[in-house]
Amino acid sequence: MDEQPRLMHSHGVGMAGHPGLAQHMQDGTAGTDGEGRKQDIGDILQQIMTITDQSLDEAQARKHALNCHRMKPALFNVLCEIKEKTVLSIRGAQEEEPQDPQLMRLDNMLLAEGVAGPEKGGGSAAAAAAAAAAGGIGADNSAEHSDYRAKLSQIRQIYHTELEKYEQACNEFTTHVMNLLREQSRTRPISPKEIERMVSIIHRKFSSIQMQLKQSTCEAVMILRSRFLDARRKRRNFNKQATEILNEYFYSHLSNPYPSEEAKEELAKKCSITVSQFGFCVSNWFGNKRIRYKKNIGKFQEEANMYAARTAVSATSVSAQGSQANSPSTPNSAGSAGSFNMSNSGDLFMSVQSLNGDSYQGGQVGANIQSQVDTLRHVISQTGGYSDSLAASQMYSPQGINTNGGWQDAPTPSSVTSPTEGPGSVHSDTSN
DNA sequence: TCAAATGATTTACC
DNA sequence: GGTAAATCATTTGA
Repeated sequence: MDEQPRLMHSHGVGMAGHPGLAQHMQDGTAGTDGEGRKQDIGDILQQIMTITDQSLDEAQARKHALNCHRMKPALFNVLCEIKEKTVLSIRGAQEEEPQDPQLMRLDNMLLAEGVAGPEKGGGSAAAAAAAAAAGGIGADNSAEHSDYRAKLSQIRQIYHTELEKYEQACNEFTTHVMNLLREQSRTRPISPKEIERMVSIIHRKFSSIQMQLKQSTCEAVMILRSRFLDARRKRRNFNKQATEILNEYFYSHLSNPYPSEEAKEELAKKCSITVSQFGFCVSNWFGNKRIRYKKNIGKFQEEANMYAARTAVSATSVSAQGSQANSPSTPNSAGSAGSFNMSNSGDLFMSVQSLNGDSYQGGQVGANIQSQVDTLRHVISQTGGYSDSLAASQMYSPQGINTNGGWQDAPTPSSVTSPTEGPGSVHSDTSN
């Protein structure tokens, strides 16, 4: 059996028509008459046509017989010539296809998410980006972060395993097909172009499978990402301590409850609000607080009194501890919650006012309140505060809220203790 | 289960 | 860009 595959690298086509066959017929080994030649060719063709009807052993034997047949080289040359013409006609269809834009998008996304390409810390960059985009509250941020990373890493691993499997299967199949073609090249002419084309068809088929894999991976990443982002967006209440800290600041700055960026940062730190957008949460909180306070001052009165009392107690203790410091302008806010610079005279006024008022009956404040009041009155008068009002026997008042509902430029703070007050009452003006 | 509380978002305004 | 106001959506507590 001829072991050399007869690929179409060269074939002795010299005559028009069927030169190989003609040559073969001229070499004297063929039949001496036309009838005999026709019979030979008819036999060969018949054998080829019926080859599939035979058993494997029969076919192998027949194949061997055909390969050894004296007419075979001539017939092969004829096939080569026909093939040459056919290949010319399909050549145009083999142009390189431009890369699918969808595939490019998928590839880019997988690269950006850290799923494809070199390992980038298990997608920590993507997780960080997601976290930064969403903001968040609390110390469990890092836990969720690592959870995201772990899941992304899992996706990456599955993706690469599957990709490897597909590539392996593709290579195996390509090898198999090439072996088949090589085998077939013994009985029919097969050009390198044809093999190349077959390989590219196989690759295209497999790449479409790969695209499905990439698509699924992208979907998985998107779902993971959206879940992660949703989780970050999910409302989570501030813990009690954080709320207290924020409330303390709010009520101690009631005349101007607009924390500066630095104050927001400080508050966020104290509230253990981490991540880059901490200020955002604080801003939300103050925004909500302001509007809700203003809408329903009465409801917040008790709360305000409580925080005012705390502030005053703190201020008192500070003063008592260091009266030599004589600095009521920098009292601490209550207890262990931390201290803010509450130098706003109006705020202190509010605090003391509540202590000095009717409603606050706690009695836990030291006996030196009056001296505090005197000291503060001095400070307040220096800063253009409400020294006149200080003498009044009131609960804290929502000072700062002007008659237009605004906080600043409130010239005459009014009491909120009496809902039956006149039209000038802040209560009636600011509650909806 | 439901109402209240509350954090987040949206829209309009300055 | 910051804020008020309205609204949404979720959590909390009875």
